[in-house]
Amino acid sequence: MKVLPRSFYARPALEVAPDLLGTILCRRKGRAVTSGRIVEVEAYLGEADPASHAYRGLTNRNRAMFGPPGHAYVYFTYGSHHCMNVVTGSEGVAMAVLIRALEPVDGIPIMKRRRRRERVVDLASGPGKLTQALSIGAEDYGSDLTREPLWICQDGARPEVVRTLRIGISRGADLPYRFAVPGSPCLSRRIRR
DNA sequence: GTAGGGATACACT
DNA sequence: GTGTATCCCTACT
Repeated sequence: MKVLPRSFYARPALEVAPDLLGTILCRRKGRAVTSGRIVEVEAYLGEADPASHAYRGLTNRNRAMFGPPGHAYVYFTYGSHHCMNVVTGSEGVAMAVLIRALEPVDGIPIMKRRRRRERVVDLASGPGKLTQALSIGAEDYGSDLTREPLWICQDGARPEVVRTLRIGISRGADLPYRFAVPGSPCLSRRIRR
């Protein structure tokens, strides 16, 4: 298992997004380690992308997206959920990839407790669910993803990848910037083609 | 299908 | 400062 280096993230979001599929998002909280294989992501292209939080330029909320690549952009939405993005590109350019779903790998009993759900497919099959399962929140805003306590590594798996439309947004929803592993049971939605 | 929840951004005073 | 429309969603019916 190799931790993804900063150079992995220092590329356009549309290149990083498909390459993140099959990698493993890892989280340490005290002695508790939880992790999951990334099976669904979406690319957001920054100030040129009407669906991006960076569309209207730099604000206090989206500041992390304008920072160096390989850090987490975490935000709170709909009154109860955190979502986690990976900052890509270069400093000053607000590109990011939203992590939308994981297949649980380590610490499954811990995730079941945090989620209050028994079925493994209910633990991290959505952007708000996976942050709850891995206990990711505001304290992880801007966190460096090349080291603990929140990091992404790679074990050589190269899953099949399909590209589809983005989900859950009104503006820019017709852009095919969602990438998913078609065979996974842990996707947030079925793949439409 | 729809209720729920709270932060954010921006238009106004 | 207040008002309010919106939001990269989930859990339940």
